[in-house]
Amino acid sequence: MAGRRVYGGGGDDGGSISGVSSNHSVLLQNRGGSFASEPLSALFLSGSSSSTSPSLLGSRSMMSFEDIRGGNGSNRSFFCPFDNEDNGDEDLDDYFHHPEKKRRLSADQVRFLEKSFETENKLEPERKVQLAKDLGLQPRQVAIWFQNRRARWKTKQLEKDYEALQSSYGNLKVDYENLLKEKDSLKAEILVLTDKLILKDKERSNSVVSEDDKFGEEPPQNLVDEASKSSKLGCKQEEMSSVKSDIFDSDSPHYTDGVHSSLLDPGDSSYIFDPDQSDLSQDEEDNLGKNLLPPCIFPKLEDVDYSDPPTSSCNFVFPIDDNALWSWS
DNA sequence: TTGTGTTTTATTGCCTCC
DNA sequence: GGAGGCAATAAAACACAA
Repeated sequence: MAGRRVYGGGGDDGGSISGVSSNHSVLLQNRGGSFASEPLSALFLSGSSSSTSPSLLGSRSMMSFEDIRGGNGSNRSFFCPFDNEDNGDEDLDDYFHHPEKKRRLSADQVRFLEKSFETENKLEPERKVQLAKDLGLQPRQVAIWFQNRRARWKTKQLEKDYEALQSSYGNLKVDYENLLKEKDSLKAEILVLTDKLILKDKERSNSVVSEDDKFGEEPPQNLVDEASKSSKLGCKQEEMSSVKSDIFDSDSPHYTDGVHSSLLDPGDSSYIFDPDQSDLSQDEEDNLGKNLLPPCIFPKLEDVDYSDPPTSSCNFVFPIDDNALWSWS
């Protein structure tokens, strides 16, 4: 019986609503007006005949009176359509002249249902029956209304979510573009500073050599240290002239032709630029490599406070393990 | 008045839960 | 296996411009 629904049979749906293809449904109402479902018949018959419930069917409930009239053209069947409240001869006349009409719920009924939906958008059986009683509808109609209402709510919610996502995407895009600009300006600044540093280092190396020649004796230990540090910068003189940015020791395992070898080999345990922590795309990382800049000069994006526009971009330290040789302040 | 797009009511089939 | 929820869909009702 999967996929087939028998409305009302022993349940609380309150009778049949058979569609065009009514072979799937079981009509509960006999043409003579008796009901196949005992509890339902009790409910609806009492409702239509007593004063406790205004009506079992709202004046605007969908109904067919083909059945009521004993017609045979339609399988749609409903309970008595005549509403005690506001159905007079006018409505009766209306029904007889507009067979098979699908009736919309009245504004009041909808308001009532909306309120009920606001408090709880799911419908327990008792509540359904009570609402149906109050509104003069079939429980099945109440259930359908709630179902459709949930669907509408879901659609609206999806629209809202979509708009929220769209606006947050827009914000992120603006942020991203700003960061790109900032990155470019930082790169330019780094190039300038690197040039200066190389020049300075060159001068210092020359002065150490001339001092050495002048005295012809062992230099003081501090000068040796300085020279040693300088050489760590990769300042092979011949290379310095050709690759101005290649300031790192080409013998160092970390650098190959000015490119951080660890960048090329992420498997290397010394890979200091963890791809998982990188907010830069592979292209950007490649560009960094091509620019011969130590990749870790850029802070992780999440470490940057963007609420304050940076006044100086030079607060970063090259993470060179050899005695923290360089630092800007 | 009529054509057309939108909304509302209702059905059907499938799925999940108990 | 029955009950109920949901997605997809049909169709009536409604709104509105031409």
